[in-house]
Amino acid sequence: MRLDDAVGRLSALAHPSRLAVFRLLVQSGPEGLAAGAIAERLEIAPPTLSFHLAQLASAGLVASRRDGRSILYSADFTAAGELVAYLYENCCAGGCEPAVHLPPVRRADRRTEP
Amino acid sequence: MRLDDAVGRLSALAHPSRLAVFRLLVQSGPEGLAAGAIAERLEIAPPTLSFHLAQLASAGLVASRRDGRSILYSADFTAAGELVAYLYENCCAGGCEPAVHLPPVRRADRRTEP
DNA sequence: AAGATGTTTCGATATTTCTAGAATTCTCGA
DNA sequence: TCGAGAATTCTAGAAATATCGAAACATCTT
Repeated sequence: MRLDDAVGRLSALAHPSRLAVFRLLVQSGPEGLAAGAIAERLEIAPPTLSFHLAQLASAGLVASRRDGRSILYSADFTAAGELVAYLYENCCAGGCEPAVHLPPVRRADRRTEP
Repeated sequence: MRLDDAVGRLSALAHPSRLAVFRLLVQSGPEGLAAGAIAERLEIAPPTLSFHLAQLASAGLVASRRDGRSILYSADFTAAGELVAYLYENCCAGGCEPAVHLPPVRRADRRTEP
C-alpha cells in the first residue's frame, strides 16, 4: 500500500460524519445499509450524505449496490484492514505494541509463516 | 477514545507530508529528530513543516522538547497505538481479521533493549 | 403512464486548509 | 553583548472541502 493510498483512506475517515457512517456500516455487516437509512439514523441531509458516501467510495472504503429504489452501502472490510495494517506497520513499528491490545477479535486464525 | 479524538488524529495523518513526517519520527524512535533534520530529509520548507508539526502536536501524535538550538520532535507511540486500536475495534470489528495479519511486529518482543 | 419514493447531481456559498516569504523569537558561542 | 543558527509566527493568497436547496434521475407501484 502506497503512502498516497493511505492518505486517501485516512482523509476519507477524517471527518466526523464519514467516520460515523463508516462505523455504522461496519456494524451493519456485509449486507450494508440503504443511503436513506444512514441519513435518517445519523441525521444528515441526503445531498450531504451522498457527498460523504462518494468520498468513502472513492477511497475504496465502501461498496454500493442497488436494491430496488434503494442503494445499499457496505463497508469494505479488506480496505479497512489494509489501512489498519499500514498504520500498525508504519506508525507503530517498534514502539506501541502495549497500547494496541487487540483482544476483541480472536487470534485463532493466526498465520503460521516461516 | 471519543470519535472526535479519532477524527483529530486521522486528520493529522491525512496529509502526505504529515504522514511522511510521522513515519519518519516512528522510525527515529523515542529520541526523535530535530525540525531542521526533518525539513531537510523530506524537503519541506521550514514554515510549512512547522505548520504540519503543530497539527501533529495538536492531535497529540508528536511531542517536542528543546535541545539547545534545536527542537526535537518524537512520535507518541501511545497515541498512535490508541488510534490503531480504535480503528481496529470500530472499523474492523467482525469483518477484517484476515486482512490485518500483523506479523511484522512480534508481540512481547523486546529486542535490542540495551 | 402517472405518481411516489429513494438517491444523486447541480449550483452557489461558506469555511477550512495549505503554502511559503518576511519578520520574530529563542539559544548558543565568542 | 553581539552575531549566527534554528525554529516559529505573521500574513496573505490559492486551493480544497463542506453544506444543502432545488432540480434531475432511476425505480417501483398502481
